[in-house]
This record gives sequence, C-alpha cells and structure tokens, in this order.
Amino acid sequence: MSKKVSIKDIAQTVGVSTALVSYVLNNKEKEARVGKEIAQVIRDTAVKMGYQPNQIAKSLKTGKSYTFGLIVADISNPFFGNLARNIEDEAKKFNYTVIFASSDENAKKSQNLINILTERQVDGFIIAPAENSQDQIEAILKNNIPLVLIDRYFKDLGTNCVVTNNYEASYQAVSHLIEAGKTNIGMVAYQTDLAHMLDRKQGYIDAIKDSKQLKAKIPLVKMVDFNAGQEEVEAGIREFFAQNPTIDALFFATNTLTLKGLKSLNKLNYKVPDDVAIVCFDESEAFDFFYSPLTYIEQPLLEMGKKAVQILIKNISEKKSANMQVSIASKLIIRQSSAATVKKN
Amino acid sequence: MSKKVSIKDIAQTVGVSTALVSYVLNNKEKEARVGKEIAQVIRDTAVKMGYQPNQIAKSLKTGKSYTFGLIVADISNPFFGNLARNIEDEAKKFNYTVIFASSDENAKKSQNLINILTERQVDGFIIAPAENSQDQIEAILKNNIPLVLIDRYFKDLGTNCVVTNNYEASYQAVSHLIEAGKTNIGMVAYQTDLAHMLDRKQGYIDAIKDSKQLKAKIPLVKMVDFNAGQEEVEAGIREFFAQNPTIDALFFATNTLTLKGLKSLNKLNYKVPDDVAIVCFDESEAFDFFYSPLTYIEQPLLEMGKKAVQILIKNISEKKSANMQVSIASKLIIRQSSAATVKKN
DNA sequence: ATTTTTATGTTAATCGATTAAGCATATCTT
DNA sequence: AAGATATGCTTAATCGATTAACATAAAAAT
Repeated sequence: MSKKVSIKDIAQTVGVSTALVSYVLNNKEKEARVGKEIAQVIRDTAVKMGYQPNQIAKSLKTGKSYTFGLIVADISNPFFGNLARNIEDEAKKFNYTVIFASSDENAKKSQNLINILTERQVDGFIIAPAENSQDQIEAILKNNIPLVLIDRYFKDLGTNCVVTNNYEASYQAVSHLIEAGKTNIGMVAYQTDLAHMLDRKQGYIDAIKDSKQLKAKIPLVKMVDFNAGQEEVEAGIREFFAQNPTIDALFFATNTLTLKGLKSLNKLNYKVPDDVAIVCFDESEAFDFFYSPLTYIEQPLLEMGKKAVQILIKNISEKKSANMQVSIASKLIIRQSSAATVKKN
Repeated sequence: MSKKVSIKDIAQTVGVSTALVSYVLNNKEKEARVGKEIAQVIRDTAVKMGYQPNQIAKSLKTGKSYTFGLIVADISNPFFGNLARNIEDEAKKFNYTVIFASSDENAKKSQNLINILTERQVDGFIIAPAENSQDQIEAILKNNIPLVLIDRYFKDLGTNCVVTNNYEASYQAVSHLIEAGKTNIGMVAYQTDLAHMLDRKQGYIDAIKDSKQLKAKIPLVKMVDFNAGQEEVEAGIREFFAQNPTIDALFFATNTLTLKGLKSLNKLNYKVPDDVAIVCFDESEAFDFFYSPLTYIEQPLLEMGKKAVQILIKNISEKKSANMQVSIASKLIIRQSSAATVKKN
C-alpha cells in the first residue's frame, strides 16, 4: 500500500496544525475562523497530494459510518435486486453506502448478519425479515439502532416498515378473477407466518367469501415450503388439482412461486387461461414471455425503496424512532392469463 | 444509542487493563501469557455484558476493513445479482463483507463509486468495469489496492480478471447455428469497446469466416447503444432485417439485448425458430418461458464469483499483485430456438 | 498608553481498539 | 545464593481523524 495521504501529511507540507486542515477540508472555515489565504493553500495542497479522507477514522470519531445494512432474503432474486438498486440510489443522495447481505429466509443466518453489520457500526438497517426473526428485530430496536422493515413486517411490533397493500391488492386480484367468471380459484402460497404472506392469503380468502357471484365460497390454499424446489412445487400443484379437480384459476403469492408454478402447469399440460387462469403477486421479466402474458400485481419497488431510505435517514438524524408504517399501493396489471371465461354451449 | 459496551467497560468491570481484555478476546492468550482464570472471567464478562467489537476501531488500528467493494453495471440485472450473491457467499467464508454499487456503464459514476469505496478503506475491489474506466482501474492499481476485474477486462492491462471464454463460447454457439443449417446469421451486440464484447463479436465473425458450409461468409453485426431502450432495439432490429432480408438466425450478445430483441421479434411477427433461429449469450429466467425455449450460453457465475473472491483474498494477504487471468468455460445449452432447419420442398 | 476586539492558529483529548515494551513476582538452575 | 527464566499483567503509543479550549499578535477603541 503506497502509504495514503493523511491530514497530518498535508499539515506538515503546508506548515500548519492538523486542526486547521480538518476545519478547511470540512468547510468549517467560518466557524473556525480560518484565514482565507491559508485555507486556499490547504485546499490546493490537498488536491495536489491526492488526499482522500479516511472514512474509517472519521467514523470512529464522529460515531457515524454513513453506511447501512440491507438484509434481504436473496439478492439474486430480481425482486430484491430491484429493491436493492432503488435503495442504493436513494441512499447515495444522502451520502450513504449500502452493505448488503442475503439471509435465505433463515433466522440463524439473519442473526449472524445482523451481528456482523452491527459490529461494523452501520447507522441503520433496512431488513426484509426472515421468519422467526422477531427477537432479532426487537434486539436491534433495544440497541437503539435505526431500522426499517421492508416488504415484510411483524404485526405486533410497532417498527418502521414500508410494505405494499398486500391484503387489498390480493383482494382486488382475486375479485378480478371472480369477475372474469372463474368459479374455483385456488391460491398457492408459502408456508410461513410472515404477516405479508398472511395478508395476501387473507385478501384472497375474503375476496372469495365476500363474493356475490360465487356459489362455492370455499377458499382453497395450497401451502408450499419456502425452500421448495421445482419438484416440490410441482408435486404440490399436482396434489392440489387432484384434491380439487374443478380449479379453474390460480393465484400465486410471489414471483418465485409463479415461475415454478408455471413450469409445473406446462408439464402437467394445463392451458392458460382456458384450463387455468393465472394471477400472481410480483412481476418477473419472464411473465412477458409466457405464451399467455400474465396478469400480475406490480409492486411499487421504486417508491418502497425510496421511502424506506427516507424514513431511515430521518430516524438517524432525529435519533428517535418515529415509527412510521407506510403502505404503498400496488397495481393490478391485467393481461391475457386471466381472460374472461367464454361460455361454452 | 444505548451506549455500546467497549473493551474499556469490560476492563473496568473485571478490574484489569484493556490490553488484557483485547488479548483474551482475540485469542492471543498464549502469546500474551494471560492467566487462565482471569481469561475465563474476561470471556464470561464479555458475554454477560453483550460485548460486540467495534469493527471500525479495529479497522483503524489494523488497517484492514474486512470489506470489499463490488462495482457492477446494475445490481438489479439478474446476471449481476447472481454474481453478487456468489461473491457475497464466498466472501463470507473469509469473514469479508461486501459493499455494492452500480455504475450504470457510466465512467463518471464509476469513478465516483471508486472514490467513495476507497475512502471507506475497502481492502479490495471486484469490478465489472464500465467503458472508458481504464484509467480508474490503473489508478487503483497504482494505489496498490487489490483488484479483480470480473465479466469484463482490459486487454492491455495486466490486471487480475475472471471472465468466461467469450470468444470460444461465441464461436461454438455460432457454429452450432451453422450446423443447424442457418445460412444468414446476424449478430446483435452492444456498441462498445469493452474487450468481452469484442471477443464475443470476434468469435461470431471467425465462426462465420471459418465455416465450410456457408456460401456467403459475410458477418452481419448490428450495434445497439448500451442504454438503448426497447424502442431503439426494436428500430435497430427492424433496420437490420430491412438491410438483410435473408437473415434466418440471430445471435444476441447479452441477456438484456435478448429480452428486448425477443419482444421486438414478437412485434415484428417473426417466428422462432422457423423465421429466425435464436441463440444468446447469458441466460434469463424468461428464456424458459419463451414459446420456443431459447438456446443460450450459460456462464459459470458460481465459479466466477468464487474465483474472483479467492484471487482477491490471496492478493490481500500476500500484498503483491499476482496478476491472474482466469477464464472459465461457458456451456452451450441447446434447445428449440436453434432447431435445425427442415428442408422444405 | 492601556484595554478590548478581532483575526488566526495551536494544543491536546478523544473515538475504541491493538500491541510492543516494561515491570513485578515467582520459580528454576547450577 | 545469585542469576536466569517464566508468568501475569500494565503502560502508553498509535491508527486518522474531530473539536473544545486555549494562545497570541495585530487592529481598534478608549
């Protein structure tokens, strides 16, 4: 390492104290009443010597790292990748940098990541919490580290969170299927207690129950494990149809489930939308290429990312947890996969 | 912030010096000849008080941040998201943490990110360099900060890099199209001087020229701007066909180009593979759902990510740049979109 | 000619660790 | 018994900044 230039080096070259250099380079000349000429000399010398402040030293002294930790389930999932990108961009506006980490929906990993990031003195966390990570979240709060949950949240924890209107969006999506004439709508969801998933489920259930059109108002939900691979999902769907042969529409709870589900339907030779209509939560580049373009719920990832950062920054600067629960509306994008049933005679 | 527990707090509680605490908590009891009993007391107290080392302070003293910077074009692009994930996992094995940033193929942004990360004292960089960022890379090298380029590289810079065999993979892919009976194979590529793209182009060109089968050995390459949206790509492809009406196969240079290209082909009503056969570099979840599943070049993202981290760690620990150029072979996945032409009569 | 201001700088403590060097005691050697 | 060795712990400098408190010379005021 070709020894980096420090404030001390500049001070020596110019022939002043390090204090002066610090004041000037932090634009505190006014408060510190630094002479105009010497200030200019210091600035010029800093540039000439290629000075780059040591953010680590700065952080140690000021207690602010200008970094936050982003913990998602899996950064390679485009849903989180997109979210991460929006968070990154917004964070940059406030001179913040983001350390990311993937928890794989695993509470143990999650705890480990939180520890690592805490040791690194992140100024705050943005977390899409894994199941059973409630204690961890509470611990962060107790340590007074600013925190915003994103995508998921815990009902009985009054933490900051930014989510979409899971219940309403699901309700609307399912209602749309009902209006399209579907009479046996099943839902495929992840087996989890995470509130956002329960909300989506409840939205589905209530839409079914509230329906004036449906004769059989019996919700049919197929649960699949979070870490289920293609085979498990396929087996689940096969079973689902076996138990409920009259299903004529499926509502998928996430993009990953949808992708595996569609592959399963292809294999099982179900035609969309004639045999089964489809609506799904989240989007995917792939949905545009399915032979019957998918109707999906588009989440406001840009707004969610932005908002999460803004709340976090606010919390950091005001150092009291304002506890904002923000819900941003999703949008149902209607396409072919949920086309109205044509009456056959 | 409920004041964090420091080594000093532990020292006071136990009634020893901070040095002793430091030695014990860093498992240097042997070297420092710390008494067995007191060591245990220190350890217990640390746990009881919930001590978490301040990594920032540690970094300042030791000069190692156990962090590296990952700069890619766009973390929301699944290609980079996947790479990032693999890098994250491998880094974790060495107790490293990753700060990520997206350069948007923009040299100015890239320089800005490099500065920010340098100030944060990252121990090393993994970069998928943007066009015209050669100087920046050289500057990092001159500063003796360990660096590994990934995905892309610069021909005349002897830096560490981990890439796939772009030339050979393209050559093989195009040869496959030729064998499948295609006679007018066009390539759609990004307009850039980045070596990996030139390699892909050259692979295409040479495969055409070396062919024994082809009558017209004239390479046809359509260039598209890096930041081209759907419309520009569509216009480009329309033009491409207008100028070369006999094109019966297209080789796309990246996943993003492919996605836009396929949408364009759909709009222009070309059928795959009958009107145009398709092969593309990179993969995408979407490729599985195209009506004619795509033949594509699968890059070894896991190996690339791992290798990049390993080289970086090695460079960091040995503090001399070994300069390894690693190329890992891609794999051609053949599916319907490049099916052999059936002779019509 | 003092005293007060004003203008400019410097000193030194501090953030939370690490670690070489030093200082007692105790235990061996021969 | 006297020096050598081992054991156990402390001191204090250091990493690269920030910043409150203090210092001093020149200009202005009285």
